[in-house]
Amino acid sequence: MTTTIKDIAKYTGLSISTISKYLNGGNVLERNKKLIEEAIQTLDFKVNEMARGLRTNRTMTVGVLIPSLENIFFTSIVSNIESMLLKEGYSTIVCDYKEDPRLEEKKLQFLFDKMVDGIVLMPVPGNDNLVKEIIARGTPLVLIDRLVNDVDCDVVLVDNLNASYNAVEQLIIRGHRRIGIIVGPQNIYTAQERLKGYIRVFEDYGLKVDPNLIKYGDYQIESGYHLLLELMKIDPPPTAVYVTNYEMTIGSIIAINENNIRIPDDISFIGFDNQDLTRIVKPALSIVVQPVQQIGETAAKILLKRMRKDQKGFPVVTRLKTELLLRDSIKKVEG
Amino acid sequence: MTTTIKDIAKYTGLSISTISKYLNGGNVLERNKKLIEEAIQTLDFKVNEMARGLRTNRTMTVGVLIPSLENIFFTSIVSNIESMLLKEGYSTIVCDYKEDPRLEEKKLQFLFDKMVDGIVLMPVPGNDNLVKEIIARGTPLVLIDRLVNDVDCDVVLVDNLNASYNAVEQLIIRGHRRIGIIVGPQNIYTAQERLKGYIRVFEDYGLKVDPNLIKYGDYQIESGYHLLLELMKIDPPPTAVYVTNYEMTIGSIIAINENNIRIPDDISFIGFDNQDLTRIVKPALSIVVQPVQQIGETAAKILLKRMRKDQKGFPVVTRLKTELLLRDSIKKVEG
DNA sequence: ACCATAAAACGAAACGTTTCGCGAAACAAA
DNA sequence: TTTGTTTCGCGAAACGTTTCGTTTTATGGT
Repeated sequence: MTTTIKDIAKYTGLSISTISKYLNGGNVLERNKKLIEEAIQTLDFKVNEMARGLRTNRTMTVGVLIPSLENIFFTSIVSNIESMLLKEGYSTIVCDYKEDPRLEEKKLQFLFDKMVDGIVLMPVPGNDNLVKEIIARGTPLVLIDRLVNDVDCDVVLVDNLNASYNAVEQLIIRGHRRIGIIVGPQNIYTAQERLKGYIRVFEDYGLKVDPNLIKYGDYQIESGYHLLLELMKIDPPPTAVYVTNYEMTIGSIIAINENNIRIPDDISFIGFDNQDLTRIVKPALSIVVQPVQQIGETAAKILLKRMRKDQKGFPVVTRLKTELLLRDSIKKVEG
Repeated sequence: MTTTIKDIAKYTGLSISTISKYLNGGNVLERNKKLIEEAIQTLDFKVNEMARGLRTNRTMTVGVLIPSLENIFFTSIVSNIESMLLKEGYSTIVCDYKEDPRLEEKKLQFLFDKMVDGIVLMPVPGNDNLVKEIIARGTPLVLIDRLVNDVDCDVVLVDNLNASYNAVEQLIIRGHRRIGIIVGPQNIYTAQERLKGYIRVFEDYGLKVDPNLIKYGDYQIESGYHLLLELMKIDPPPTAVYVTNYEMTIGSIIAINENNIRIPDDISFIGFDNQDLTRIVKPALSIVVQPVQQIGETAAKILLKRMRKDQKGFPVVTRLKTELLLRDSIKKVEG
């Protein structure tokens, strides 16, 4: 049926243990090495990962647990993680918990039962004990995008605070004072950080934040649409608006266009996440771009390292920089 | 360390094989059953899937191979598949091949090496031999969304032809004759079908198709944006337009709003895929909605069946209906 | 040619299950 | 009771690797 290490042994005349040694990078005579390689080729041998795993207690499998598979930010990170891990022979089990803490727990248990060698997790707020449990079990874990308090754990973050700070600062520099922000739910770490950056830059410039200009959405298209209109109804309306994720940016753009609000004459605009929007929307939209590729790659790399039992620098907190693309959606206003 | 079937045997005083029999649903005395269950509870026993797999040649693992993880249509299908499979104890290994046939091949090989028990595939056009290879190996396979010629295989499709037919028919019924279509790449099965439906309804109504009104895009936001503008530049412009996927619909909407084109006065509009747009865009957008949940569930169900060695009805071709949401983006025109 | 030492190959046990054939026990019918 | 039949439990082998301690082979210095 399928060819095993035994068949290779027979073919080469060597013993099973020698073949195994070869497979695991041990010392084997050059001559035998060639022989084994030939055998592997002609017999089309593939290591049986289950047999190997049974002995070594490794599954060559990594679990990735994200809030939703319907959010491009998350899935493009997953895509990058998957590519990196595959290169090292790991397969990626993707689970989404649909933003539901109970599902998160259930799926995490599932990953444990499957004895994954490592886990990448974007935790839901509040479920901190879950994270502690993973760590207690000794399963290598990398957190992504969201921080958990009081826990030592490798984590890959985006510098959301400075992302906001820099974006809003550009507006302030250009004379804007009434700057609206459409921000995510305040129990979500990234949303908190993005709001903090907004507030801090006002403080640093000695300006007062008008709480009416802070709108809390749910990271969906629809809330972007409605909150933008709410902002514009305020009297006087803000002269600029900063929208803090992709879906809400799309929603805001639709609202703006539909209502013949002009960018940047009626309002200056900075959006989030999707670089394409810069090219598509007229005038070209200014955008905060997150380094999705780097996030995925960094997370994969550190997880691979930990799975190799390399604990150097633990816990490593990586905070990646965003990029601010300034285009034509911002105008100067007179102080 | 971890508790094994051996520990359960010791705890209960029964033999290993009896425990195994219990685990696999064999006949065990009620009294012993209770005893075993208690032991499993208190010792927190979990079957070692690798040891089991080594014996049974099953990995309890399914591979899902999709063109891209950055397309919501695909990922929401994956989400549903994953949920269904998890209920039966299967884990889902997700791979995306970034629309690249060579990557598709590589990742498929990877899935083979991992000895997945089944595969769900959205094949790239042209790589038909890949599909044949999977079938030759005897690995249960379900195709999704795209058909492959000359191959017997279970497949879950969307009735794209009638989706288009019905949508465009509504436009014709309301008096439209010059109807633009923004369609996907013509080497992609779904795009072909969507175009066919458009053409057929014209034929059925004895109308002539104007090839200038057919615009071929690449399913990305940007092409929706540009192609819509191209259509509007035609003299005379179409009175209605039908856009055939989510990203291009978004692009078109942005183009329309930016250029102060009015829906439905200047142009009637039918979009695709994302139900939310109905609620967000003003006036409410008419949309063709694909049954993503059903697609995922159907695919998972039939795959589970095949993995149970149940070959009933093979090959099953499921063609799911789309839903047409008619809203305010269509107006009547005088014949 | 000889010994010491290093390098390479070997054999057997172990990982945690399932499965198969057989024996024991339980039960029903005679 | 005896016999026949069904139900349940048991022991041992097997799945394809890795690993460890040991034996064999190669190497090099004298």
